[in-house]
Amino acid sequence: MTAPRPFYLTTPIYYVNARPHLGHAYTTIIADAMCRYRRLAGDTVHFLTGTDEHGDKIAQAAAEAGVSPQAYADAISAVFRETWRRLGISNDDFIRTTEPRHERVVQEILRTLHDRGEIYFGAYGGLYCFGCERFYTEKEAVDGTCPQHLTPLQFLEEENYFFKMSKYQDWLIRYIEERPALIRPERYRNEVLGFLRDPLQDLSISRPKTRLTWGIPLPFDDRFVTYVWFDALINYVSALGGPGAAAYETLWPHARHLIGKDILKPHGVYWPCMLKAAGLPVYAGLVVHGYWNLGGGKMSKSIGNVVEAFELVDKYGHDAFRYFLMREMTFGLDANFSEEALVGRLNSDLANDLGNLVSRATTMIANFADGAVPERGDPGPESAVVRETLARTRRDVDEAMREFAFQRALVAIWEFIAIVNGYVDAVQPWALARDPGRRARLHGALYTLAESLRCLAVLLDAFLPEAATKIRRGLGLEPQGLAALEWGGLAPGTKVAKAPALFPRIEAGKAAGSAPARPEPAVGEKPARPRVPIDDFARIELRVALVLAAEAVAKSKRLLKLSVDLGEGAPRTIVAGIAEHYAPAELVGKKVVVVANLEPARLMGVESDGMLLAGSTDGKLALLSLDRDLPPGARVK
RNA sequence: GGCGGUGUAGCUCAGUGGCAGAGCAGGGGUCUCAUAAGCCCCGUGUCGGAGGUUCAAUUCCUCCCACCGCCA
Repeated sequence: MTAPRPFYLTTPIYYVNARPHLGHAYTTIIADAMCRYRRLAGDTVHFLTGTDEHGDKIAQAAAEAGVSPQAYADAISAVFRETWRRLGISNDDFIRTTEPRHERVVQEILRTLHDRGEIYFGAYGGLYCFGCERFYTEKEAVDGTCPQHLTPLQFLEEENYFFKMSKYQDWLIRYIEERPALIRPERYRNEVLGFLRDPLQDLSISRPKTRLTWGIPLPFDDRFVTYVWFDALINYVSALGGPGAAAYETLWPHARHLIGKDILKPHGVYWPCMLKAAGLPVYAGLVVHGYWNLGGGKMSKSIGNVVEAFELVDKYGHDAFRYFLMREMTFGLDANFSEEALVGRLNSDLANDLGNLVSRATTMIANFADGAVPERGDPGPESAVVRETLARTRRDVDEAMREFAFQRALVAIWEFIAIVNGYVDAVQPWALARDPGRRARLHGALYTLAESLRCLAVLLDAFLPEAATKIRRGLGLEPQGLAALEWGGLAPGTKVAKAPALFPRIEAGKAAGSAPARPEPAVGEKPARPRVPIDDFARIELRVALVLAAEAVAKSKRLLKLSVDLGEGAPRTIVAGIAEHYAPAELVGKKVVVVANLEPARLMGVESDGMLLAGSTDGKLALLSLDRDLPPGARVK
């Protein structure tokens, strides 16, 4: 047992000029998974995200919307906060750059740098575009016009404050070279070192208020406001209360920043220089991820499909979305996002492998062990590989998570799932159940399955929190940490609830937002009655039901209210329009066929949970029944 | 233009100086506990192209092509 280690993880603060999209969601979700994992490991975790709210673009957008910049920032920031709440993100703090606690620390650090002589006042001249509100170099300018607006650029000379970043170039190169793990994955470390092969320029850190008012005033010259990075980057420190604060002292030495590769330079170059100049320690780690490509094109805020991609969260569920993002991207590299790929992962990994395992395991415990975890019994020689794989998976997941390799962690967990599925087939509990002489073997098999589910719930908790919770609840357990991944922790006798489908399969045709085009019948051709794929039929759950009681529904000529047994423990109420054909008394004791997964409906004030199947032709009606006996609940297909 | 990355089975991608891999899709078989799910079996692909180093290169080097990124 090691003492709890502090773990401080940040996402970038998101600029409030756009609503949350896939890129924001990805960074935040993997940060969440990492923080949940570290908490399960017993670390003291602090997870920070927030919003970046100053700058021209915000002021402009607010003006267009006819509101104050603060009101505008309040609104969009609230959308981010609400989005993360909805996604179940477990952040401990949410910082906004317009908060006094942030502005105070920014000004403190600026004053420190100014006092130390790290900041000077200088003039900068160049070609300026008023549309972009930025300077262009001569090479960027196309015949003296702005490449964006195609309007003439004007020569503008402006006085500003500059941070003496150039003097830290050699120090930073050495600092990074001496710390191979500081910036990861390695490709991004190399890229930063690449930036540093060219001479580093000093950094402009202010804008005159004549041009930009929506920012934090410089503490030593209130004609200016702080510009971009000096405002934004400091959030990582200001959220801890700044140098000297208790949270800062304990957490800052363990800070890790998770970012997308688009903001590598500010985080890999500016920020360490700023910290060094201010006399503060550099962060412990910079962890960089790649982009999601959508439909071949690069994802960007200006393309609508990033929003659409994000909306699949609601369509397929939080866990499926999280799983896809973490499983599909090799950390650090770019990856492709498509609904088709998401559905593929959902069906094959989540529904077939995981969901089905939970389903078959809980069903067998319900059917063969009266719904309780049996004695440990004799798990058989086949169980050795299950226990061995669990130990290996635990190690592999831990190793992968140290490197933010979410994909590898999930692959390892799914290896365990596959082994447990294989165990079921190897020991065949249904066969053991038929042989009273092999009860110890049956109990051992079912115990092994229940215990595997318990361990899966622990392993999955950081990645698929909702599914893990469902599995855990099915076993009546409280959350457990990684330390609980020791075989045999589940107590015999624990009640096991038969779990509803964790991840229902998404059937073809239903998946895409655009339904597959149905061939139009040729002119003159009689339109054929559409054929139904077998998958569609499989979605309809038909079951044998035993009618326990029947009575007429008051004030209705046609309706009967039936109480039927579907083998579910509690009887169901089904209302059927058969009163003109059957007397209540003749139905009781009959076995009929019902649609068991129909959406409930209210008929004449009575809630009906299912539908009776009957055939009819003008005036005649006949209920479907069985020509041999089957127990209530038996599936009909 | 400079720097860097990528190019491996139908698809998505791992990987290594020594007979080329996984998942998915596809084909076949099998079980029936389960979400038409599980399990088993089936992969000769010029490892982008051309040269070179080496006993041996998909893996190292050079050049070229394609795509992508960063910088300018």
